[in-house]
Amino acid sequence: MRSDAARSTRAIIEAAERVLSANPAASLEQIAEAAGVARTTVHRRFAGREALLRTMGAQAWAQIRDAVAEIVQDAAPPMVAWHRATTAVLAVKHGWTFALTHIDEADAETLAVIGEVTAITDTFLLRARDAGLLRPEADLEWVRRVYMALISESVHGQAEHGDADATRVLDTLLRGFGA
Amino acid sequence: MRSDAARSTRAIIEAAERVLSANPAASLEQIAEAAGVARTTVHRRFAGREALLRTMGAQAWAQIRDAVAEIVQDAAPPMVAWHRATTAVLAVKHGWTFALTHIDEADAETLAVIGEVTAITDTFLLRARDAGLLRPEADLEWVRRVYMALISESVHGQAEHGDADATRVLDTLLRGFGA
DNA sequence: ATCAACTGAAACAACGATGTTGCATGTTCG
DNA sequence: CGAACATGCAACATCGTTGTTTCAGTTGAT
Repeated sequence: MRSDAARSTRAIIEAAERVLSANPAASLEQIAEAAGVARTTVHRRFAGREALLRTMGAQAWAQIRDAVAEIVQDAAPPMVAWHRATTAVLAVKHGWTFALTHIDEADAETLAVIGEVTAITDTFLLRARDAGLLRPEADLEWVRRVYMALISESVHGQAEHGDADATRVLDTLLRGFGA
Repeated sequence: MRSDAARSTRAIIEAAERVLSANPAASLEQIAEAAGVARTTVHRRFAGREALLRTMGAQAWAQIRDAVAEIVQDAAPPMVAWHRATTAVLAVKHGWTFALTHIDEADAETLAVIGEVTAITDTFLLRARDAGLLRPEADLEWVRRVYMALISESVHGQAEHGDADATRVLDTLLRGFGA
């Protein structure tokens, strides 16, 4: 692919994320306009709406996987590594609100990536439990679901996000709000 | 409205919830078929797709409000009342997955009901904090958002739901998973 | 029983989104 | 430079959804 074509592709994907996160039913026309290209160009770069969405989902999940994968390499104490990974994931999720929530049909490759993310997370949760961070009797699948839900909720309608968000998420997850 | 018309209206709304929760982009045709009526009947009972969605949202939120309102009257200790209300909300949410999540445009009336729900919840959270159930420094808006996110997550893909779900939600909210 | 209300069915118009083609004009890259 | 590639633009065909109308037949209320 030539460099200008690559530029168009990137512009379209970024515009799609912007437009669709505001209005999930937006047309390719609106996306093209936001990207500063003609609608025909969108059809040249992507076979159709579905193909565009699948590509977006693939890219977004790949970034989530990269963010999560750091935690495996991280030699720091679990709590420190967890905080770092959470911050990274929050950043990705903030930039891919639509792609990570409103896309259901994913290709096999993306499903594999999602599986990777789940696996890495579950492995880490086991490690965290062994390290005494989590109560031994905690249902790790439920922990993972709550963790992801907290991350989603944390990103909602938030213009800015910083280190404090990861702290809040983990504090909520581990301590709750009880006295 | 005659009784048969009322029956049609109910059948359409119930079918819409069923069909749209499986496929948010489903057509009125599909909804009509699932409801066992002709598409024209859908148009007779509702001005259009938007009107149908607004009606669904209004009904669903009204039920949520009723479920939450109990907590105000409930003379039992806060924790008991909270558990009861959570169970009721989970039941409603379970039956209105689509209406309570995928509808953004609500009429003024529904917005008022949503406001009621938020107000009642916030009032109760204050009461819970005063009763020593929540840490004094807890950010109550964040508590409310997490509470609602936990309820949503709890309902996800769950065919059955019982008393244990409310217990799990409140346990997670108050204690978290930390050791 | 009677009348108004409701329904299903079929046909139709209108609309927007999608997808395709052809062609002239730019742009990239060897 | 020049060939291959990429783009914008306009035009067109197609498709599914929505919305409306008409009418004959059914159902509900008093």
